[in-house]
Amino acid sequence: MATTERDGNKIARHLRDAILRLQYRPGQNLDEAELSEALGVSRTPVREAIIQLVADGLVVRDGRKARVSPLDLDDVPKLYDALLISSRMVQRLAAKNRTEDDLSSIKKMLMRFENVTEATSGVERSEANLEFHFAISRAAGNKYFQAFYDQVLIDTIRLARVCFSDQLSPDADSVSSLSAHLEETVRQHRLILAAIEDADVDTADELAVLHHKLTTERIKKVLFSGVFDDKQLQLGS
Amino acid sequence: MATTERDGNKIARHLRDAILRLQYRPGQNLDEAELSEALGVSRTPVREAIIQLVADGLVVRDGRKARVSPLDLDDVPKLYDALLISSRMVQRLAAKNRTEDDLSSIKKMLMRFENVTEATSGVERSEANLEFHFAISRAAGNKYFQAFYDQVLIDTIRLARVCFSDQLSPDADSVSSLSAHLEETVRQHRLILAAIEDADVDTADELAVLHHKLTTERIKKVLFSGVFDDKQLQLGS
DNA sequence: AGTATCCATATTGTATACTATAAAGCAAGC
DNA sequence: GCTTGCTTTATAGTATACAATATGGATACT
Repeated sequence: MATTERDGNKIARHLRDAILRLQYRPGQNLDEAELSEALGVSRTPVREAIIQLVADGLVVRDGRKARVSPLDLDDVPKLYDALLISSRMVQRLAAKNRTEDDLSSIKKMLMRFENVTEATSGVERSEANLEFHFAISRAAGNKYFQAFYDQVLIDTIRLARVCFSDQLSPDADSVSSLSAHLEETVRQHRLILAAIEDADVDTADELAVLHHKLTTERIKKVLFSGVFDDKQLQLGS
Repeated sequence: MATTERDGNKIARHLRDAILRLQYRPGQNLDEAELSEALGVSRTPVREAIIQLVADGLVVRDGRKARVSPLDLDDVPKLYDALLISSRMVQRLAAKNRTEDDLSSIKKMLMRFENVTEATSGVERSEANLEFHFAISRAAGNKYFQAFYDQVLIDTIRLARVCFSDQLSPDADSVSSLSAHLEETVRQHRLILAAIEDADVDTADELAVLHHKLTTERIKKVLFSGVFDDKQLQLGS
């Protein structure tokens, strides 16, 4: 899948961003006429954008209708299985194949993430985080693994955003938990970059496992805390 | 990526098949007006099909133009890296997760491949082979791994067809080589099915490695025999 | 009263006309 | 004579009109 290619299609990009930012919620119906009016274009480009997003897995066809892909809770373990494997593979490959250009791109994204860490919103943070891992994905230099990993990353981010979307007015407890989490994330990112820079394949692999663990444990806290039990509708029908 | 989903889109299916069968050759320009005339529909559905195929990786955008994806010889080792990993993962998962329905589907495809082995053409053989592996892919029960593997399988088949497309009037030597290859393929398919049926994860994994070896060695013979040196244009520019 | 069928309506799928843009060819100047 | 810029033309992108189909509601019949 040509996921995450920076496609020239303006309106597909807009829709993709809106979906990833949960401005269109999982399960929501996408009405072509409505969208075309909202975006000030005709139905044709909207239709074409929807087709792309279906291929990207962000939109799903339900008969003739198109809906934002629901996040199925049953798929969560499968997603994290895929994340573990794909991130290990990609980070191994990146450590082996990265060029100087790749390294500077990864560094740039790492710094962007660190800069955005303290102040800004969760959406911006996860976007910066996504770009960091995308950069590593590109550095792997294998389009098959890249497509695999990119798809997994996108769904990981979507899931995370749904899970943490109720943290708009967080309590003191989750604030300190978040800050500890971010600190550890930054630390791991630096180690990952170092391993890739040093072409240390095995360390890059092991760090992927650690990063996976960090991610899953944070999600587990939310998904099994019961906080979310009455919110399953937000996941899409 | 929603690769290989049996989409309702008739004309996307037609184009996909035509590309996989090399009726449209790698690198070939896809003219919307021309295609719409040839298929007896307007440009709109043709455009929409092309967008899908771009997402599937079978068509590539070259500025505004659309071309059948070229098969880059530099990517061949990457493809086989991806094949090794994805087939191992999928066969492990299939052995673990397969349902009775999955098993009967795999069996059906295995038999179809065996029936088609002796008599028919290379295209039909590779199509049946593809369906066998797709059935295993579905049995894995994880859409991320499935999409990964399916994409790899499709490109593997495309490459194989390009490589063996000059075997229309094969000499006695390649006929006997082919028949030995098919025999071994059938033998391995049976073992793979058995391992999946027995839920023998590790054996399913090991068999993937063997099957990968069989595949790559056969391709190597062609790619490094020199037969192909003057045919690189067929791979697309 | 409940169900089934038919009609009305909303929404997607397709065709065609029009617009924007990129590539190619020709002409003019250096 | 080669290069550069303008004009022409071909082709992709967009809008709109039209067709097909699915869905929901109302009415009639059981």
